[in-house]
Amino acid sequence: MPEARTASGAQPVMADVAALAGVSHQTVSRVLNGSPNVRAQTRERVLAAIQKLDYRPNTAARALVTRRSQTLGVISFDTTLYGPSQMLYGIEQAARGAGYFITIASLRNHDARSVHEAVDRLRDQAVEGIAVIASRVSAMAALARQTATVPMVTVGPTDPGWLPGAGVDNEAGARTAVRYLLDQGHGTVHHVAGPDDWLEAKARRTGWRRALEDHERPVPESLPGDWSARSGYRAGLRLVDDPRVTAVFCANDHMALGVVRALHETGRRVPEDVSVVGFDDIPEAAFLTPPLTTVRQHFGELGRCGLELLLRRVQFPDPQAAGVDGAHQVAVVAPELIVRASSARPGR
Amino acid sequence: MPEARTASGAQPVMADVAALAGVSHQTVSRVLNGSPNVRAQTRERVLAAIQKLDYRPNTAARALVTRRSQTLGVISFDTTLYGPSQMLYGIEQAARGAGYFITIASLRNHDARSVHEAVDRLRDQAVEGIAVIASRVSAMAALARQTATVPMVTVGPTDPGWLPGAGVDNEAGARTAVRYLLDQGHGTVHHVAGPDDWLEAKARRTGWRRALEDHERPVPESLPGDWSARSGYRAGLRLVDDPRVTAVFCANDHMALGVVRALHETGRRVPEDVSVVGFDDIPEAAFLTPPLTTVRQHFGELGRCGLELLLRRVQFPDPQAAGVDGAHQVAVVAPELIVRASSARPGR
DNA sequence: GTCCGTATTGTTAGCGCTCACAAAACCTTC
DNA sequence: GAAGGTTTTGTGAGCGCTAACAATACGGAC
Repeated sequence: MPEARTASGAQPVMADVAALAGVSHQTVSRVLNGSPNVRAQTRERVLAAIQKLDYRPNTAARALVTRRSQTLGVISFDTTLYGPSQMLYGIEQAARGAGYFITIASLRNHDARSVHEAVDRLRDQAVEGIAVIASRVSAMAALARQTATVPMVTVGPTDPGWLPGAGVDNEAGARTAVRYLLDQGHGTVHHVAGPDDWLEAKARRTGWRRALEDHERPVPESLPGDWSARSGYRAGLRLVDDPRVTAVFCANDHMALGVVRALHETGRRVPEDVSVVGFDDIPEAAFLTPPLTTVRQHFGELGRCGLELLLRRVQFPDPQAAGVDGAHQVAVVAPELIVRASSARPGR
Repeated sequence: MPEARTASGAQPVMADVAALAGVSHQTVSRVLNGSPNVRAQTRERVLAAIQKLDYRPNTAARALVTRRSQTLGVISFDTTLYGPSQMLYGIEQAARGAGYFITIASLRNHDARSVHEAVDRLRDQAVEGIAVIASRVSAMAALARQTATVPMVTVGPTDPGWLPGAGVDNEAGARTAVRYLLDQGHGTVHHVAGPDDWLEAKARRTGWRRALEDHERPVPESLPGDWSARSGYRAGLRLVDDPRVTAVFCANDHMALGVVRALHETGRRVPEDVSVVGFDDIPEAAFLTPPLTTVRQHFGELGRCGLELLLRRVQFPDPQAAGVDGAHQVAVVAPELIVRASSARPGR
């Protein structure tokens, strides 16, 4: 039964352990830090004392002298969305595995001031590195401009060279989805886009447009959305006005689901009349009515990759003139098309 | 333009600011901590020096001497689910508002060892309080047993007296949903339950059973689920075997959606043949096919409440013999039934 | 036995901050 | 103008730890 406190009644400190083990505090420190030059027998005694007192090193004291906090920061704009929350989880797991703590800073707004505030907050906390999730263009730009006193990576989109990071090739994913629809025989594909200032939204829209252009198909105007099912629903109601619409590619699954709802309400059948494809492959996608064809992303994996990259930069800062080329933007993951019942050959 | 570094090339410290302002380091400290006994003019000089040097106090040093880390911990079992991720967000926002940092510890497993490990991790980080999200019975029991060296609250379910916390009255929500279905004329209501060891799942199942008993209706066996759409789907496939099933109350929306899918696939119409009700009101619920009747929870609000409660306990520890009665379990929020098209009078 | 090189342990000095107290500055008031 | 109070400011110590160095102990070669 550990005693948890010294005679003095306070949390035990290193000196208490040292006294109990009959060594100097420095030897205790050596044991704690895995120094090789400690006699096995001494180590045992120290460990026993540590256990007996239920001693735990004071992280603040250690951080003060080593100047390392063992903490990483995560900046996120909407942990509430499926993707970001998944990535956060992946990051957290990976960080823990590496012995780091995670501090989060969610932003409500994404203007430069909020972004800087968040970075400052994290710097105050003395984080050793920062991972940025789910990036808005405006915020990313602000971050990239920041005099980087601390290593940063992005997790999620492959960004346009501002910061290193682990990302999915959203453009390729979108292309694949659109090409698939065209291969099914659709004349063209309509698009419900994500918010303009999200990198992911931009990339997916670009992929959609490029795929149409490559196949020399007309490029209809894309409809705006905000990732929510509600916005998808609204977009869907606008799409039904045009009887020539036979295929819709949505920038995420939630909007796709809204589009399906709108089509259904107005008597258009999915997929007989209109094919709908989403993006993300949320766990529900397979169980919607109809099951949703979509582009799968491995968010958790992404979080893990991003964190690994960050750790590498934290542990070996400045491999060479950081920020430029080379291993700059690793881990570009290719997403995968999952075909389900919401898409089919047109014109039945 | 701040200089960010002293002549010595390192991060500026308090002494640098003091020197520049022509005061002692202690006066700088006073300014930083808002001590009233500083002449306005002196304060100005100090603030100017702080700004000029872009000085930021070292949290580790401060934490070392004050023994306060300005950090709160969050233990969560599945930040990946809708509810928990919402609550996490609410907690983070509230914490930031109060000037606290948040460190998260997600658990993959919920056995006592993992739980203790997480608490230890957070204690190592010197958190001043811990909020526990989305509670599994087993884990909660382990937590309650823990010699509480640090204030803890639960966020989510109203727990059976182990820990204080902010929670939704899940049982009442379930009752309301079931009573509503019975009022619609259904003879009884079937139930797809959440995992047995979640408090929320237990409470919702209890509410369901009680409501049936109150109305002297037969209580069918509940079907097991794990919160996922997939598990709902499987449960749905089992339900269709019984032609007498006309109403299903699911412990969350994702499972409800799976049930709907299964019913649809096997030719049963919702709501004409079977009514389905969920729980949570995820943002997609209104846009599913058919739109889902459900019980709305305000997760974000809940997180905020929980954190406030935690802060109160952190700031005024031990109001009186903590852990017992009184203001023990505040903030029991009543959820709200949202009626949509997935439920209707039976037997058409 | 003496000497040297190596393994092991101890000693000292901070890390940057706040706390407790001492000193100085500033008012009053008589 | 001196005594007594109230600000306002400065000084010294120390939070618990690690880094650098000093001091032992130990083993074998001569």
